[in-house]
Parts: sequence; C-alpha cells; structure tokens
Amino acid sequence: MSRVTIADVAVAARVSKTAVSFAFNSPEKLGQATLERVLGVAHDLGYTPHPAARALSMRRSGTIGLLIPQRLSTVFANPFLSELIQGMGELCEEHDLTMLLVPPLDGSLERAIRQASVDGFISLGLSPDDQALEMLDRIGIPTVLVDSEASPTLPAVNIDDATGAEAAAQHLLDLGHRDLAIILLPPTRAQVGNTPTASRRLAGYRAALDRAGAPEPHTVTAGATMAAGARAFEGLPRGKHRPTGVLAMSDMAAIGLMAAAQAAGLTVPSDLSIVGYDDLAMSAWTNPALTTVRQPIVEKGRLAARLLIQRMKGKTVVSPAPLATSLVVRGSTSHPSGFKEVVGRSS
Amino acid sequence: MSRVTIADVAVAARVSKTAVSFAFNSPEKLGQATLERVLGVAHDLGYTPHPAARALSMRRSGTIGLLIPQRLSTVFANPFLSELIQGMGELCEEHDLTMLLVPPLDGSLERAIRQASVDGFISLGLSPDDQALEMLDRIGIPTVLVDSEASPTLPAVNIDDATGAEAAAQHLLDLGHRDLAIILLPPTRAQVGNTPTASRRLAGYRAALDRAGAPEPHTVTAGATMAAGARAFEGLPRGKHRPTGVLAMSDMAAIGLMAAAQAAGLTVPSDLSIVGYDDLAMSAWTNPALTTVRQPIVEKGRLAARLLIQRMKGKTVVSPAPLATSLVVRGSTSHPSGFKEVVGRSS
DNA sequence: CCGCTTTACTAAAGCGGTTTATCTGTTCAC
DNA sequence: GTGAACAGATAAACCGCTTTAGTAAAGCGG
Repeated sequence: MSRVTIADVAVAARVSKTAVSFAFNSPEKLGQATLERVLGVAHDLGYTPHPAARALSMRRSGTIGLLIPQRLSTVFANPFLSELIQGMGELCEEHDLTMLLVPPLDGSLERAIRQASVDGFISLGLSPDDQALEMLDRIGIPTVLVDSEASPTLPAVNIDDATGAEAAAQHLLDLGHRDLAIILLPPTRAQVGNTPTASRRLAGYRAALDRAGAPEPHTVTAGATMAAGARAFEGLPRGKHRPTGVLAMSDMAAIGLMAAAQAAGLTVPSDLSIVGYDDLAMSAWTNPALTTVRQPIVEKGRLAARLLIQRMKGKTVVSPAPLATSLVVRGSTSHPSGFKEVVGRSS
Repeated sequence: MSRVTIADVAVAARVSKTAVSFAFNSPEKLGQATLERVLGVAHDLGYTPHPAARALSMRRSGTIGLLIPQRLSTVFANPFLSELIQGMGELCEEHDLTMLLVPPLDGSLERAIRQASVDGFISLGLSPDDQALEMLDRIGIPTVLVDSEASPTLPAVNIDDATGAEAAAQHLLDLGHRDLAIILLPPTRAQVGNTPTASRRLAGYRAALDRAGAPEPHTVTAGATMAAGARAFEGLPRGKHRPTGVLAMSDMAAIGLMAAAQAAGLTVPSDLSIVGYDDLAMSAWTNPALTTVRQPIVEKGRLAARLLIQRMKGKTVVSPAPLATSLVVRGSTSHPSGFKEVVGRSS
C-alpha cells in the first residue's frame, strides 16, 4: 500500500490525470459535475500531491533557505537568530513560504546549498571570499546576503556596524576608561578570516580609541554564547593590568562575561564596565541591565526577506543603505572606580 | 541560458546520463578515466543535481519538518523553540538532515503539511483533536509528537508536566502564600482547546492547591512572551485582592509579568512571588533570577529527533517515559510580606 | 578457442506531478 | 446547412534525476 498518486485518483474518478490536476490548480477549466466528482474521489482516497513532484514540474518549491555558516546546535544559542527569523517569518507568512534551515553539511556549505530544494537563499554572515558565495550565483538562485558584503551580483542587507561600535567605545572613553578590552567575534567558518561584521565593528572601536589616543586594547575572541563570554573573561589580564572596560561584539558574550566577572567577585559596572552589541530582547533583563549597541534585528530580517521575494519575482534589487545603529546606555557601564570627574579635562 | 542538467553533462562528456549519475552516486561503477572525465566536465559546466528531481526519484528529501502550530513571527519570541532546535540540530547534523520550519499556511496546518517536502515531521504542541494529526498519519509520513499526547499510531515525547507544576505550587504554599494566580497558556490554535501541556500543568497546580485547601486561584491567560506576561499583570486583581504569588506556565510570561510588577512599584519577591516554567537559559539572568520548573528542553529536542530518525529508518518506536522536571528555586520567590514563620503550624 | 564471469557502460522505465497541443462535441451566427 | 467558436476533456511531452535490466567487450580457466 504505497502512496496515492494522481493516476489513482484519475482512474477512480474515470477521468484523465490532467483533469485531476486541473481540479486542484485551475478548477475553472472543468465542468461543475466533473470537478465535484474528482474532488470527492480525491478526498475519499486521501490524495495529496507529492511535493517534490510538484516542485520539479512547477520549478518552484515554496521554500526559502536560510543559509547558516555554523552548526544548528550552536547558532541557536544566540537569540539573534531567533529575532532575525521573526522578521523573516512575517514576510514568509505573507507570501505562503516555508523556511528551510541550511547549516553546513559535513562542514561544507556548498554541499548543503546543492541539496537544498529552495526558491531562494538568505545567507548569514558570509565572508566575501567564501566559496559558498561563488556557488550561490553560479547556480543562479536568487540570493540576499545579510551581515556580509554586497557583491556585484548579490544584494546585501547590513547595519551601520562601525558607527555603533564607535559610539560604544566613545561611551567608555567619555566615562573615563583608558584600559579597554575588546571581545572579538570568531570567524564563522574555519577557512576564512574575520566576518565582515566583526571587521567593521573593530574598525569602529579603533576609530574612537585612536582619536582619543587610548592605549592599545587587549583582545580576546569569543563566540556569541554566554559560555564563550565567560571563557573570555578568563582570558583577560589579571591584577593591575586588568582592563576597566570591555567592548563586546555580541550581547551574549557580554552577558556571559559579566556573569563570570561577578562570579569572580567583581562588581559591574564599578569594577568592570561592559558594553555589548545587538540589543537582544534579553539584554534589558540582565542584572545589571546591559549597555549595548542596538541594531534593528527583526527589521533586518524583514528587509532581507522582502528583497529576496522581490528577486524571486524577477525584479532586480539593489543593496539598501545600512540600517542605523545606536547606543543604548543601561546599568553595565559607569565611571571606572577611583575616577574623579574633572571638568574640562580634555587635552 | 537555463539550468545545466544531467543530460547536458552527459552530452559534453560523451557518455550516458546513467554514467553521470553514477559518477556522483556510485563512482565505483565507473572506470577511472571515465569517472574523471565526467566529474571534470560536470565541474566545468557548473552542474549540480536538481534537488527536487533527486527527491522525487529517490523518495527522500533529506529534510525533516518542524511542525509549528503558531506563526513564525511569534513562536520564535520564545527561546523555548531555540533550545528545542538546538537539540534537534545535533541529530540533524549527525544524519545530514536539514530542517524545514512548517508554520500554518493561511492558518491551515494541513495545507502546510501537504506542501512540505520532508521525510518526517516533528510536531509541536498539537492537541489530540487537531485535524492536522489525522492528516499526518493518513499520508503516512513518519512523525513524532512533542508536548502533545501519544496517539495509537504516533509516538510522543513529553515531560512530566504535572509533577513539576505541583512542586511549583507546593513551593509557594510552603512559603506561606495563600492567594495565588495562575497564568495559563493560551490554546495554540484557534479552534482547539487547551494544549495538553497546559492542561497537565494546570492539573499539577490544582493538585497541590487542593491538597492544601488553598482558596481558588485567579487565572489569566497569556502567551509565552514578555509582552503577554506584562499584560497578564494588568489582568490581576488589584488592592487587597491582589495575589501574593503567581504560577506562570512559561518563563517568558513570568519574566514579562515580573517586569510589569516592578514597573508598577512592587518588589519581587516580597510583594509578589513568581514561579515560571521551562527554565530557559535566560531565566537565570533576570533580576531577581527566576524561580522556575526546569525541563530538559535541549534533551527533549534530541530525543524527539532521535526517535524520528529511527522511525524514518523503518523501525517502530514507542513513546518514551516523560522526561523529569524539577523545581529550581532562585530569587523571585520568598515568604509573602508580613508572613511570620510558625514552627509546626501545619494543621 | 570456447563458455563463463567481470567490467564498463547504456537504454529505457520509472518517480508524480503540470502543461501544451489537440481532439471531440455543442452551440450559434449567418 | 455550414463553418466558426467554444466548452470540456484528454494524450503525450516534459520536469531532471535514479535505477533496473541488459549489452558489448574483455579477462580467464581449461
């Protein structure tokens, strides 16, 4: 007893396969009586069109792929992805699309791309030199990049990473911090360098530090999870060389680091000020609440999906302007301990 | 210039389509020289097998579907799903599977199920009377239920909802609370009643309350988001009828409610004690940290995926025993204000 | 040098739909 | 009464791949 096919229905309803197909897809092409009979028989038999067969013949699967350069089990530890999906989800609903999560297959994104039966891709945080990018436009499937770099052929949705980072660094400098540490994002895929996002944020931090003539910051690399953030704390210099302020490239690392610092007996923010990046929903709920750079994540997802859908309709789209970022000051930053406010102390 | 097909490669390499197919799928069936030539040509032409065609012919898509009874844009607001996906993701990676998110299409899960080209489904929080369930085993696609009720044909992965809920209620009672409110989970789909999960948790709460002879609790319904939790706070009785303790069926609602309470000038836990349910990662980070019922979400996802994969391999699987839940006491609960500890006050 | 197995490769039949081109009858204008 | 138009239905081609059954040539023991 295998699957009920269109042929079974056709036989049972004493019509051609064509008629059955019409009954579902263009009912107006059938006579009233036939239509009802076919639909009835189909229902009785429990017929349901085979999705892959449909996709093959219609050249459309009704699915968009979310290309994720990391393992599913780790990337979802960061609510960033959830919020992005919320935005994309709104557009998917509007257009009756489902979403396929496409992480690397055996470490290879290219392989994963091949396997995925989708009408378009939204790709996350891919470096411009990633092999996967080349594959994407070689097979000519509509694609929109997010947190990447616009290529000549592929539009990209980005935020103004540098400006936000600069504001974050400036904030700590304004508070009187001099000895800073930067928590870098790791490359998302082994063989490539820093993600474009990480590079741009770093440039922003550095711009502010250089302008202020601040000493060279310490750097530690940590993935966007609380555990990684906690490990990053261990990697900071101890004793008198301990930085008084930390600039993290992700809220999750910032929160994890904050926890580790507190567990080590430090008080945040007086002993250690921390600034995150993203402004996840949860960042307003930590103790103390996290000072961070806000980016409109949900909106970013919406925008990317909107662009992709346009592309899938054949329209050509161009990369929109980077979305604005802004510093949100909360409780995790303050003057360093022992700091004396000096009016007009500049220069 | 349309897509490069297997036929194009065959012609260019002066072999049959079969040979090309073999080159990719059973290289050992080809001679050394031919194999290399075919692979070379395929690469030069940028050939990549059409996934839908492959799926049709092989009767396997390499994808499992996650059936979600809510809109994508709302369900991802709850980190519960993220954690579940982390668990499922581990198994997906192991078995080279991708994951399709399948929310209702135009409000209809059945339609969504039809469209989805997957090898199996994991379905979330479906009521036993949901039409979608019937559709699932009519089309005979391997399925595992999560947070549902085992049907004769479909195995289900559940947690011990009632025991956890009972412990939560008992905890508040032990602290001396009498006037309680329960934040119910809403039905996930319009036409059906409470989710099995909600019913079982409610039963647990009631068991403890009844045993203690506590007065009838207030009830408010709130989705599993912080915003809904905040709204739920507004729905609580004010003044002298205000409950001193709240039992929420989800951490997210609990956290939102806590925020609203604090914003209204109450102190948690002394003015209002709150117990959540789930023990999300973030629940340890709120201020105060949330007392809640822990369930092993990631493990639940892993287990569900493992069972599904077994089913897809043809093995028959039975519903495992419900996973254990346990109360995690943190800072959001305490004696009600004005409570005097009385030794041996029972009876 | 003959039959028999192996090796290397292919033709063709699916997989389960959609769609184009065509084929019947009717109806209708003239 | 006839040709055109049209509604209702269908045969067959097609989508792009896998796989079964089979062929031709080469290898091989006797």
